[in-house]
Amino acid sequence: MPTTQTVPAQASGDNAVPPAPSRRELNKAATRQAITDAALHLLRSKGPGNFTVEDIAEAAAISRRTFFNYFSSTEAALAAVTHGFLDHALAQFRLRPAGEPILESARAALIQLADPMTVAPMAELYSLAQSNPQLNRSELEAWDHCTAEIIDAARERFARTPGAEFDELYLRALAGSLISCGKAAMDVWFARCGGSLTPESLSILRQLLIDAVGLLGSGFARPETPQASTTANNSTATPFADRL
Amino acid sequence: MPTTQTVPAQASGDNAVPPAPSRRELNKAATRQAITDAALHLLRSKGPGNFTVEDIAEAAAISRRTFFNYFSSTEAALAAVTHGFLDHALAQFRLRPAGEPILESARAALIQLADPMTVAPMAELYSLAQSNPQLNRSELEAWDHCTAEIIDAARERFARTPGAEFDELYLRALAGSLISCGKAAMDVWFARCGGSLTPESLSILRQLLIDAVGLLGSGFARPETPQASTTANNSTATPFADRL
DNA sequence: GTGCATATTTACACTCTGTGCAAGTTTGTG
DNA sequence: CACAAACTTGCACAGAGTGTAAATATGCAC
Repeated sequence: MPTTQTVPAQASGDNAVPPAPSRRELNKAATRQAITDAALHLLRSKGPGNFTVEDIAEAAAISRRTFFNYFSSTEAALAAVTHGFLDHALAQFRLRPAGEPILESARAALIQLADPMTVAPMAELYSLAQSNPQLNRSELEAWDHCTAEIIDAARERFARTPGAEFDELYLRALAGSLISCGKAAMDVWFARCGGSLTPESLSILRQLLIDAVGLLGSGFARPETPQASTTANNSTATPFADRL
Repeated sequence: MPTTQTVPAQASGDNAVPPAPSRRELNKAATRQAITDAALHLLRSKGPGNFTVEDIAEAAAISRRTFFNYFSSTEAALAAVTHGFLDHALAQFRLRPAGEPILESARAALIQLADPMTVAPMAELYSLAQSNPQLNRSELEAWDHCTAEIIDAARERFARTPGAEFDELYLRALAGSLISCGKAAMDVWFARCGGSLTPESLSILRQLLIDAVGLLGSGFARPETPQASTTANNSTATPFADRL
């Protein structure tokens, strides 16, 4: 698809210091993007399962074979969106100071996600995946992949924190539970707001994410009077905020 | 595959009261079993990805088309094993008294699983899935399906317990975290024991499952001295056993 | 710029998957 | 037995995914 044309390059006098992306890499990135864009458009217009790899290739102006050089399936192409979202979350996590409790780092990373630009593509895909088994499997895979990366990140952090011994079970159970709580929050958000991107809706998502991590931190203490949970967007006051 | 032959029936003078399985149902169950058996054998002998649906059909003495009447893919046929395992767990969960705390019910249900007959097929599949993306996706789907069923079971339980209000977020986050902890325990068990089915190995699995749920119940309190975790099979003495 | 090594795209051929359909076969029932 | 419903099977077909080799684009040295 990228025929020989002037490369978009980096705007103008930008910071071109780090890896200096070659034309090859730019082309590849552009093609990759063209594919996922085309796939997403087709998903929207024709609905899940009603278009083929050939359709995507045609829309992205590449050959069918080239599509398979980038992605192993339609679902994989679409899952790239989710991967992007989760990679973003992971990057946020890694930015947190090493001494911080993991649950607090996770909470901080998660609330960064409830922002329109980040959550929008994810939201759309997530809702479409609800009704499509094929798509849903890829989503699950993406979340699983993210879990594995959190485990790595957390293990690395433990390795760098002098005092802390670490337990593989602890690590894996915590990482998996965190992801599950993130998913639970998204699920409830969708059920409640239908993936709307209004400020109020995003505020609810943020609160749900915080609450979910809070539940985790409190060991899922039985909510005695849980009817006052997440209906209001009253900033950061969470139940179970004792230790996280 | 079940040609007209004397049905195995139910041994002899057994309890044939409940639904009186018809010949049709018996045949279907037998075919289904024949398929999963054949698939499992091929998986063992040829390795993942090195056999086709046609191979399975031939081994099960049915047509390719009939295979697809039972399962939508090779992976689905193999995932039936995992589904059986998880259904077993779920049945255990549903048997627990409604008043019991959910974490305690989960703990009780999970330790029932660490029994040779139950865990053996699962163990084999689980280890094979580690190295096979296709298979792993089906496994993820099976766990996800189980999560959904736990949510249903827990919701039902809440509905029947008069005093308890329930929170959708609480439910989903808890169910997801429970499954994640189960997976984490299995992961660690495999890493440590390689899926061995000796009594010691199973004892370790049991302890890992208990510990994982314990971690969940304690809100993943930072283990200050976690080096004495699950190396011994000292019955049910767990760290973090304060409230579960 | 020319030329060459390397990376990427593409066409083509091929196997395997998954599904609709219509004709056969088996099972349940009067 | 006869008939209906359920189940199996063969066939045909669209689409997925992969190996291969030829064509094209890019990077780099000169």
